[in-house]
Amino acid sequence: MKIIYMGTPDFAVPALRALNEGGHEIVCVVCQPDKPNSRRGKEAIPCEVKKYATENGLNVYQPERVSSEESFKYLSSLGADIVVTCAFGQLLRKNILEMTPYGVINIHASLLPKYRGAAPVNRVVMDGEEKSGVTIMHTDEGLDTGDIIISSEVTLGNMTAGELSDLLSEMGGKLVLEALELLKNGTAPRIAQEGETNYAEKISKDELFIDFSGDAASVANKIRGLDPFPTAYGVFSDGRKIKLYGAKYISESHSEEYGKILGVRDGYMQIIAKGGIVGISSLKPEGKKLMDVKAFWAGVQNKDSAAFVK
RNA sequence: CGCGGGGUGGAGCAAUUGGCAGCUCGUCGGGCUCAUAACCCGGAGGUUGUAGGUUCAAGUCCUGCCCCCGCAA
Repeated sequence: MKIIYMGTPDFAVPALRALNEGGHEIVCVVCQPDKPNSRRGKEAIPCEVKKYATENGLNVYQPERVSSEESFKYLSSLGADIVVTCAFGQLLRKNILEMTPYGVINIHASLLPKYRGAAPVNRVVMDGEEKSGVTIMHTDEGLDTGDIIISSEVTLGNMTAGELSDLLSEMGGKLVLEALELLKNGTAPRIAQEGETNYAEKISKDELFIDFSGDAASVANKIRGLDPFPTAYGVFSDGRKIKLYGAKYISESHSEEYGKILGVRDGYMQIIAKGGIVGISSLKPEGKKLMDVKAFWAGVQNKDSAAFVK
């Protein structure tokens, strides 16, 4: 099929690759405009989808607003059969939704109707869900409310949001090919969303701080759900903010104060929390690079009083 | 020209008013024989990011450059 692909971050790359290598014609790749310079002296960095598209000689288009008159005019002139979106970052209006014969389908990183919205991957892990998945669906004017074509499930285990994201994006690539096949044959199911729904809201900054007086298992889930982005952080005894990665819950009783760091064992830094211990595998102090906890611990001067505080 | 932190043996950190570059870990050699977030002894390993400047003396003070990271967008 002739496809217009809309997506921006790394999550959207595997699906684009799958389509490109899967015998489809990508007539245009639409992604968000390059972000302005991140830091002083640094140039704007193109998004991952743009990088892939450029490397593979695909036509890239980066409108401020896809649904604008101008964008619509251009995109509708391409004669595409269908629009495929994946983590694109802009809402589509009716003009785009009805632009092509097959309409718009979306790759969503959850088992709809649960976890609609912006941050399904993070939220699923933060909530300690046992399973999640990918859904291929028709896009309508609601927020992730369109009819479902197919979906695929995965069990989470102890995955971080980043690991789950990688897995789901690969699954999404395979699944979208299947969905297109079904659509082409006219045998695609069209299942209305029903059952329990909830929204995976965008993560706010206030949520990133970790308070170790909270429940240990929940704290570990939260850290993993924010890893590697936007990243949970704790405040160390000397006042430095420290980003935390790779958490796991360790069921072990203790009598020390919440936040107290016991040391490093089996590659995990052991931090006391309510009802157990939170293990951290790596971290990044302010102004420093990512390091494993063993390295960090080696540099801590006063190990006896090392702790995370409020 | 948005704001800020940082480059010191392989890793992570120290070093007071400029004055013999030290600590934890790792590593190597030896000991102990199961203390298991493992014990003891000994050793190797540094032109302190880079180019200049000030000084009797610079990791430390001044200037240029390179690289890394955080915040804000």
